[in-house]
Amino acid sequence: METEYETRPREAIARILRAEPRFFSASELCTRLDEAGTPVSRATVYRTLERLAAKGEAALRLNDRGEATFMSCDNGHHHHAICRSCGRVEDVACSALDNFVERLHSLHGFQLDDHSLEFHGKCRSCV
Amino acid sequence: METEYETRPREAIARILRAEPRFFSASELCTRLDEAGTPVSRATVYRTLERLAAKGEAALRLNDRGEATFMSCDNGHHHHAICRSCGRVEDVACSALDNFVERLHSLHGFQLDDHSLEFHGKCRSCV
DNA sequence: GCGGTTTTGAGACCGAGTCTCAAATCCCTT
DNA sequence: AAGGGATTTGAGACTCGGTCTCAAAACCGC
Ligand SMILES: [Zn+2]
Ligand SMILES: [Zn+2]
Ligand SMILES: [Zn+2]
Ligand SMILES: [Zn+2]
Repeated sequence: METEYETRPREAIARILRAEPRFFSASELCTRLDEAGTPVSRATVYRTLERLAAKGEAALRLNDRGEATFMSCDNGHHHHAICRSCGRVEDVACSALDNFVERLHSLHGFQLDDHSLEFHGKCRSCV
Repeated sequence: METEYETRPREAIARILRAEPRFFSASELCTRLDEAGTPVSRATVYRTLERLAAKGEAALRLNDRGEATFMSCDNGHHHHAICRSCGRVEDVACSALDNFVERLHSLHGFQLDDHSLEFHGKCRSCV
C-alpha cells in the first residue's frame, strides 16, 4: 500500500531544515535535534534526508570533505551561491549564467571569489 | 632541507595518471598499480595524490559517492566536461561559459545532459 | 482500543581516508 | 662503491560518515 505517515522525527527534521537557507550535514542535524529536545537516531536522519532529496524537497550537496549535506530547496533546477563565512545560500537561476559574476553581485549582493562548474554528458566517442 | 626524492612509487602513480584523461580514485589506482606489477600501499597513494594536488599537477574531484578522485591536470583554472559513459574528461575554458551548451557541443562534440555549478564567496551580510 | 502497516532506534558493520612508526629507500659525500 | 643523514614507504590500527538489520514502537483507519 505504501502509505506515508507523518511522524514526530520527520516533522522535527523538516522544521530545522525550513528554518534556515543553509546546507546541514546529518551529524549537524542530530546535534540540532538533540538541542531542540526532539532527538532522532542517525539512521532515521539519513533515511529522512534521502527521502526528501528523492522527492525533490531537499537539495543534496557533498561538502569539501565529501560529507552529504542537505538543504530545504524545491524550486526546480537552479544553482547555488554559498557564503564562505556563514553558509547562507542564495538561489541563482540557471539563465543567469551569462555574465554571472556581475549578475551575482548586482542581484544578490554576493561577492564571488570562487566557483566550480561541472558538465556531464557523453563525449564524442560515446554518443 | 625538505629535498624531494624521485621514487619508484611516485613514478608509477604519475605514469598511470598521465596515460588517461580521467579521474581515478585511490582504490582504482591501487588496483592499477598492482596490475602493472608496481604495487604501492594505500597510504602512499593518498600521500602522493595529495602532494600532486597541492603542487597543482593534479585536479581533485569528489565523485557522486563523496570519494576523492584525481586526474593529471595542470593547465591553470578551467572546468571539466566528464563523460557519463567512459569518464573521459574534456577541458573547458572558463571564458567559454557564455552559451556553454552550444560551445561545448561544437568545440568538443560533447552532448551535455546535466551540469552542476556552485559559487563561493561572501553574502551581503558577511562582506 | 485493535491490528496491520510503516517507521524507528541501537548497534553491528563497511569502506574511505588518516595516522604511526619502524624499516626501506634515496642520493649526497667521500 | 660504501656510509650515513634525510626522506619515503608500508602494515596495520584507527576514525568517522554512512548503511544495514531486526525487534520494538509509532501511526492511523477501523
Ligand atoms: Zn554570509
Ligand atoms: Zn543550470
Ligand atoms: Zn565517453
Ligand atoms: Zn571558471
